Amino acid sequence: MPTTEEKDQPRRRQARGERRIAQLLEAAATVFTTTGYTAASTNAIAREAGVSPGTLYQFFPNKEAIAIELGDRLMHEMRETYGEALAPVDPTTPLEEAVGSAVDRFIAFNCEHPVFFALMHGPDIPGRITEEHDALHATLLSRIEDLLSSILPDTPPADLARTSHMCLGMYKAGLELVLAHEGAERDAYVQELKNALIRYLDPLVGARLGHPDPS
Amino acid sequence: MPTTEEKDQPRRRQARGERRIAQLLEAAATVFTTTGYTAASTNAIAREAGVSPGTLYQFFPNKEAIAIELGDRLMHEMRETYGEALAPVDPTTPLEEAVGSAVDRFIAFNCEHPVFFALMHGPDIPGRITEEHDALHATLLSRIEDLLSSILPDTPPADLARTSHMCLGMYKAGLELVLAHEGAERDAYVQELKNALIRYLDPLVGARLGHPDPS
Amino acid sequence: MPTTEEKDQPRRRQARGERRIAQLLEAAATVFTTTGYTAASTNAIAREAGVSPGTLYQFFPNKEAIAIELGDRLMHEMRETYGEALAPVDPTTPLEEAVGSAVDRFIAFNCEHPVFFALMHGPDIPGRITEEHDALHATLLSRIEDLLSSILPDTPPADLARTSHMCLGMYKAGLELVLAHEGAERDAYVQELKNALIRYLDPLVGARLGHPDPS
Amino acid sequence: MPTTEEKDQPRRRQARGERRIAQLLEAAATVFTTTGYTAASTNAIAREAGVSPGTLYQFFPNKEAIAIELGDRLMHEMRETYGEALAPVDPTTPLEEAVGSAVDRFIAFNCEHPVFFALMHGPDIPGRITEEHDALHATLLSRIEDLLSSILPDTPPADLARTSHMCLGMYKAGLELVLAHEGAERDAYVQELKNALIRYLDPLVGARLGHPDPS
DNA sequence: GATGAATGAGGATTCATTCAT
DNA sequence: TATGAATGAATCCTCATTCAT
Repeated sequence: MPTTEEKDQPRRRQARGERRIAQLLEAAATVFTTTGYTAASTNAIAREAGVSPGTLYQFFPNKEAIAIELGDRLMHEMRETYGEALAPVDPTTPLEEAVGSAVDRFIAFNCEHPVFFALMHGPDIPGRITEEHDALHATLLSRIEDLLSSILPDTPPADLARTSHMCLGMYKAGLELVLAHEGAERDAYVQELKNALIRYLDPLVGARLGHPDPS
Repeated sequence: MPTTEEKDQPRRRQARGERRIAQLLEAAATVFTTTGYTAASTNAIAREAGVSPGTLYQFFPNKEAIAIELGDRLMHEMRETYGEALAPVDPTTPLEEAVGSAVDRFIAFNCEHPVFFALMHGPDIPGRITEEHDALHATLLSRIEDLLSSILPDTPPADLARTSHMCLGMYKAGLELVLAHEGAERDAYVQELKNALIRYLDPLVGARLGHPDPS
Repeated sequence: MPTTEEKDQPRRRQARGERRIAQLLEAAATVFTTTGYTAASTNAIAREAGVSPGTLYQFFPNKEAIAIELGDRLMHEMRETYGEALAPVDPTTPLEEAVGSAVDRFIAFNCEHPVFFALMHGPDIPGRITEEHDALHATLLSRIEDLLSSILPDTPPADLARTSHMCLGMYKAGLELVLAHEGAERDAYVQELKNALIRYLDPLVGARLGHPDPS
Repeated sequence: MPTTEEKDQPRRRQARGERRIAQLLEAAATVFTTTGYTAASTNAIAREAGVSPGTLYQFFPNKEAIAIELGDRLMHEMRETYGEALAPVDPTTPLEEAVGSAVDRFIAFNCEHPVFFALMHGPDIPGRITEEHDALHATLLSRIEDLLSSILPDTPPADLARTSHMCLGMYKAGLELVLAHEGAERDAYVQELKNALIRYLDPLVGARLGHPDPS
């Protein structure tokens, strides 16, 4: 049957390319994690992937494109793994639980994908915002905004944005600390991060969300 | 009299050397701020300072040494300008005030010395902690620890360290946001940062420090 | 009947091949014109043709072969379009007319086929004469020689060759100027080119060719 | 005496640089001549000069800068060697003599400096005019314009420009032929070039310049 | 001290060409 | 045939660092 032929042939070819891309992204993840985004070289990535520099450029036009694709896949996997459910379905979930589970998932994801951290920090000149950094950032931000808007429904958008930015900043700062420690100490930092976020958000939540009326 | 000669010559040389060093550090500050630490090149620093690369290497053995010295001077100037008084003299100062003034001073210092931010972020690989990054970090950390230990006297050292780390992380995250905005929005972020820190620390403080008993 | 199969299959293949070749040559023409011969890349040609690099190499062993074939077809088309009639049928045609019409046709052909210019100039190292450049050159040269020998019948071959080379050189130089201008200015350059050629050749022609005796 | 010291020290340093620059330009001349401008690589130039690539880039920011400097020096030397005297001092000089001597000098200069040719042709896409090509071109053009305006005083500027362009084109075309031959054949081409130019210009000159009235 | 020339390995990227499918 | 992945040497250019002067 020519059907299988005609369908499988191209599929296999594409498959090889897909495999290479995956392999290159994996290598890039390793290199970015090891040396940081700025210091990472395309040659090093190619070497790590066991291919020639030319091969890398057959799939990516430059370093940033790699980072962008890597970021995209990361975000995609995040969504696959944890669903859109960073936002709690039930708005009566207590803040502790909402934040706690979000942080836990965030941390877990990061430990599985250490590149995430490297990509989020990028070349780190306050002004220069690179695309991939920005893409990751924006995606995370909007997810946080979603979550927050569900538990802070009456907040004006500008405040919501600011609060989201703050939460993301705290997340990132906390993550750095978490990753820098191990074992019990790491757990303690996870708890601190949760505390910081919960306490920061608590006054904004008001009496809704199952909190006893403070009066 | 040879005495004056022997004394003045070296003195003058040292003075010239000091000037050179200051000049180089200023140039380095500019370049680090503009391009970020990793991307900054020693040649660019020398050029910015108006000297030859060779001259730079007469005073600093390598790029990192420049960053370290720059960090040291920065910390020194911080102490000069604001004294040891990040720690409140009066332990009865309300938390709002203590945090508020510390944040204000921290932000002000950063706006005057934009390198600070660049140095604090450094090449940013969670594992690789470079010396100069570390020095700055450690200094800041110990100042924060001092401050916190004065308002949280009964806290065990390990908890204190963790809390200090968290505060520094939040500071840095907040600073990034503050620097990324201008005018009223910047002020709003300053306030958010204060809020976050105050709320994070508040439960740890207890009834001391002039807080009305919550009961 | 297997006859049709055996005949049609190859025929179809050849037909397909011819189409591919034409397609590739057209693409090559575009790329050579746009970027120049030296800077043109085989990958770019393949891309422009909408085929893979491998396909290109199935029909041409290398870049030069493409240029050679392109030049051949160009010369062939020139002959098709304008006949062998660069040489005037009637040797009594006045020089002005002969040169004028030859130049006009030459210019017209070039404007229709801008590659021509790119191919004629080639990598341009006085010594290194590449094959395709040479082929074009030689063909043009012999046509000019034909033309000239018809109007300068008694000239020794060495002189004829030299004169032909000069005419071709002037042609090329003039063409460059013509192509570099537009509208009235272009026309003016066309006229200048004609003038230059006519005046150059005029003394060689003598009283033959319908020129009034200068005495 | 410190005077000599203070003056000689910097002079010697600059001298080393100057020597390197001269050496690099010589190497560039060789490489440009051998491989053509487009195909010439900076690494090849450095290798030819016996220095590392980095050294080359200490003196020239890129390949074009080398070509520009080379062109400038070439033009400068042309002026040094032959003075401003491409333009005949005496306007009564017969055309034959004026053109003849100009061509002779032009050819002689080119034979001494074969790069000249390579630089004048450049990357050869009719549109793309590179700076160094242009600079050379413009300089030559203006010299020719000077010469022509002295022997064609009543010509409108637009015509003069066109005529100059034509002459330069013919020069270049002729030069190519001259360089492609040797011995007697070369001389014959030199004569042909002179003929072509003289005949092209003659009708424009009119009765001035010592020509017998044609009537 | 100061200069600036020199280095050479390494950066990103391209390209003619080959090869497995 | 056709594909497109693969190559690897070569491109231009940069940079931390050294060294003769």
